[in-house]
Amino acid sequence: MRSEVAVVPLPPYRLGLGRKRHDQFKDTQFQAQFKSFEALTRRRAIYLVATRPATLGSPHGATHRSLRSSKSHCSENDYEPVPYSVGVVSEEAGEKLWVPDIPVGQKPAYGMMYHSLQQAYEYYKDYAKRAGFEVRLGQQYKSNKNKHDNLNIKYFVCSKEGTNPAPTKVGAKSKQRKHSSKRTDCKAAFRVKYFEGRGYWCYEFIEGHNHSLVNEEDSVFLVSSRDVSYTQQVFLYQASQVNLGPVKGFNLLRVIYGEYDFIGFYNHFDSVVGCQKFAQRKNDHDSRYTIPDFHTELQIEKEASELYTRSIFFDVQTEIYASVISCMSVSVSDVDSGKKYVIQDTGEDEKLSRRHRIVKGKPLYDVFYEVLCKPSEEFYQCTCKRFESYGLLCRHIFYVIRLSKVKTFPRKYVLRRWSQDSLPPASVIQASGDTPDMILREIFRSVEYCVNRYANEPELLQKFRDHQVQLMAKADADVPIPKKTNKRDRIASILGVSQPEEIVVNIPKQVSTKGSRKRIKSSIERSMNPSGKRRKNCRFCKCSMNDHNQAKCNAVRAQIAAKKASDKAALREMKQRERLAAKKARLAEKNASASAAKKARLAEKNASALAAKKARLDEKNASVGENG
DNA sequence: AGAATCGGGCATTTTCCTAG
DNA sequence: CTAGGAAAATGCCCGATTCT
Repeated sequence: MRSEVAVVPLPPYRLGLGRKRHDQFKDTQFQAQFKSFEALTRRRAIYLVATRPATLGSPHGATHRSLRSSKSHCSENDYEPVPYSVGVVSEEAGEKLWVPDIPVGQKPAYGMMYHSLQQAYEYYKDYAKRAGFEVRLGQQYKSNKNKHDNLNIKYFVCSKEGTNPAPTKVGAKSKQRKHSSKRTDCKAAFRVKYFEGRGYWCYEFIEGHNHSLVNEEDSVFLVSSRDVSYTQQVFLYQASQVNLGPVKGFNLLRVIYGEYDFIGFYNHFDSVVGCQKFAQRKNDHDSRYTIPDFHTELQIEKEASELYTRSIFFDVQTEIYASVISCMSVSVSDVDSGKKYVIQDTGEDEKLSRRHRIVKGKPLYDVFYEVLCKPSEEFYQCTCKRFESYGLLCRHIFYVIRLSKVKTFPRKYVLRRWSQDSLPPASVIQASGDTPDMILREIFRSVEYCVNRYANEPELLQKFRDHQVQLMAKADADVPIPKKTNKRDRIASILGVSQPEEIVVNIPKQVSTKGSRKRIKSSIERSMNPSGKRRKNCRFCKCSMNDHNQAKCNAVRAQIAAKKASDKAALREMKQRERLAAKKARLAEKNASASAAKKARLAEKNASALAAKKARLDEKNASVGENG
């Protein structure tokens, strides 16, 4: 039996923690641990939404929550689009105001007292979460008279407070934002004043927002909903200890917790949003809650932003922008009840000119398109057939629409599949009664909930542990000898199936292994890049054709081959030189030995000649002596 | 071989706070 | 109340590594 509950001090997740909360972890003891953990989760950190199981109740506005969420539990057939503008909309002085639909008593009010700034902040945040917006800190004022270093006034504002104007053109290159600002200059605020000795009181509460609020069901997409509960942190941290990265750890959590609906998660990285439903909901949320940056002043662009889902809008926006800068009318002629324009695409639009650099073997700017238009019938047709193949209008048609002085977006050409109000209903996984599986999950969740609650209260945590130990003893008493299930039955119950009487094994379908085959793409397809992503250039040759990487770069290969050849040549040359040198040496040696021998012979000869001469001389002298 | 994941680098936006 | 700045957060790109 365990006798101790270890409370592991955890480093916080980097994301979702503001500067303030980081400060809480300044303890040097954590530093090293924190750093490694932070590095681990830095890029791919996961946002999990701590959900409170309905059975356990939520501390605030439980009825409100359950009323709302009951809406979602309808079958797919009788799906009704959830009205998005949560709250009461009032129009004053030509300005729309969204006022959260929260009953009195559950929202801030003039004169409310709070012990501390933190409490006031938490209260407002909680209200904001129910109301469907986000909060951040606002201005603050400190009085010199204040002895206790307390702030005199603190504002808490809607996260859409203020403005963040798009950067103006810098030099020749216009700096275009990739992401639009979320600020709408919302005036909603909650302001508190210091009250000597008692805390802070609310002296102003501006309830109305100048933007729509987020529906309860989409509140998971709010930053304030991003949180990783204590036990989840422990889990992810321990997973990291055994070399299980955050993504895998998260996937594991997902499995343990059941479905997305139970765990509720939100992630910034598309790659991890594997669940189609969530990807769609996120797109839907973005479409409704944020306003994109417009590239033109055209009414048609604004309308498009309201008609299309966000990701599709960006595509349409590109075309509208291109219609302004890269299309030219070459000729117009009357046809039947309409007009026929010949449009030249100059390919000014850089992105697309790179993408469609060559169309049917011709450079883009050489391509002319014919647009048939009957504005009265809202009829447009272009020979580029973009609408027919993609379901989205082309730049040439947008150009003609502008020429025809049509201001509204032709609704006829907004296909239902791209439009905002055609997003599919969220398929809700219904709890299927009290199956053992559900009961187990419920138990795990309730225990986890308690642990999260008590995480920072060691005494209460200990009490909870003791209580659990008692329950264990009770379980022992209740069931002294647990029934043994046979392995087969256990597996069957886990899998939720029973073993069939007769086993029929079908011949499995032949499925090719992942990545074992590669479809050969045509040259046109290769140059198209349908994903829209900017392709990587080869690092080596910087080739903009983007059809290869450094590993497959012909230039690299050529360089390597050239180097090999030159190396080989150098080697050959060196060997040749060596051979020559050796030959020379041999020759020199031979010569030397020959000359030495010759010299020796000569010397010998000389010596013998000399000796002979001397002998002859001696002989002569001797004979002269004898004779004289 | 291709998919999935990781992680450094960088640009940009948001948050929080202060000076004037 | 506004403007502006520092720091934190966010998100994309892209090459490298690991997994399947």
